[in-house]
Amino acid sequence: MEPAFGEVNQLGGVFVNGRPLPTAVRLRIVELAQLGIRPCDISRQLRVSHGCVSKILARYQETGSILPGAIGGSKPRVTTPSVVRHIRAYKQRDPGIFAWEIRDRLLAEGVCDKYSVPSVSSISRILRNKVGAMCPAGEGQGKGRPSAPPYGPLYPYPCAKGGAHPGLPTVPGALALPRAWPSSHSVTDILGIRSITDQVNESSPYHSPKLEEWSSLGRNHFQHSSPQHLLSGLDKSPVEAETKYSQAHGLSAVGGFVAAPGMGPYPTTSPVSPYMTYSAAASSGYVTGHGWQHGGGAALAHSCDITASLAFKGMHTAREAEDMKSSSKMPRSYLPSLSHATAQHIPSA
DNA sequence: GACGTGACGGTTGAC
DNA sequence: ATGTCAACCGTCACG
Repeated sequence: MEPAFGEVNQLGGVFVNGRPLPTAVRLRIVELAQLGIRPCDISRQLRVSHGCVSKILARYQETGSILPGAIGGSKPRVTTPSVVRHIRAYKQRDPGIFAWEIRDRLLAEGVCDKYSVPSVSSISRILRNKVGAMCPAGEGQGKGRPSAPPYGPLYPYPCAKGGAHPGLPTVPGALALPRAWPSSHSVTDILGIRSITDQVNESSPYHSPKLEEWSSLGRNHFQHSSPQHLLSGLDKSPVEAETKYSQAHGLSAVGGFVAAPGMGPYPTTSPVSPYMTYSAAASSGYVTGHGWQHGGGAALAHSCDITASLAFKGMHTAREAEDMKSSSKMPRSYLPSLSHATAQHIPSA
């Protein structure tokens, strides 16, 4: 039996092994970093391991996205119908062509790029199973290859079922593209400060009582006002998963960073650090309620409370005024601007 | 003390 | 329906 409420890390934070941190926490990490707070302090404040903070910040810096990658599934198929068509065409044009020659031509003609070109063995398999089956005896098999039995349909890919990651672009070169910021939301929006847009969208088909739960933050903010098709597959997964696991485990999504009452090394009633306006609010607001949206100040004071972060920063900067002299603080340029990153990826309507 | 990195045990979803 | 595989996750320990 897996633990119903996750596990507790060394900092006293609760996490669910194998599952990503809630989107709000990830955002919080990035936001605090942008406020100039050092990763080690973020780690302590949010009770997330510094390795995780480091990883999330690095990912954000690299891709501009705070969201976790797609969990599970298989890599997108490279032998798309289009590729198979081309291979067949090459084979019909030149029955004696080798698989490696086909591979080269696929690259040369831009049908595939180096990331999406099928392996020689894959091409051979296609020749054997698909092209070979289509061609008249002797014609489909070049250079002494034995005749292949006429296997099934030409291209039985369950495309509708989604052989690749849902939404993962399969266009050539897509694998090399950085993940796109999935949402047109500002940080403020994402962080849970309801915008006019949000309120308007309450009438949207996505709105449901579920959305009132903090645990569905991800869905609320990335799907609620963003059409599903605007989410890349890589981004869809965490959004769904977050909802899933938080529901399935009965674990509020905030569980990933809330102090474990009576479990961690820190007493629930005392903050982790002197700066902690955070977990104090968390322990009262997160676990017991989901009113992050507009249920009141306390609810809003979960990880997404700008005020809290600013207060944190205020206290922090006082201390850092000293540190700054030694200039060990992460430069602001370390991270892309959140608002910039967000604006960058606003899907054109 | 801060932080990057890899091992580890876990989850997930396509096949 | 079930198992396998390969992606991902966060934590932890090490340097």
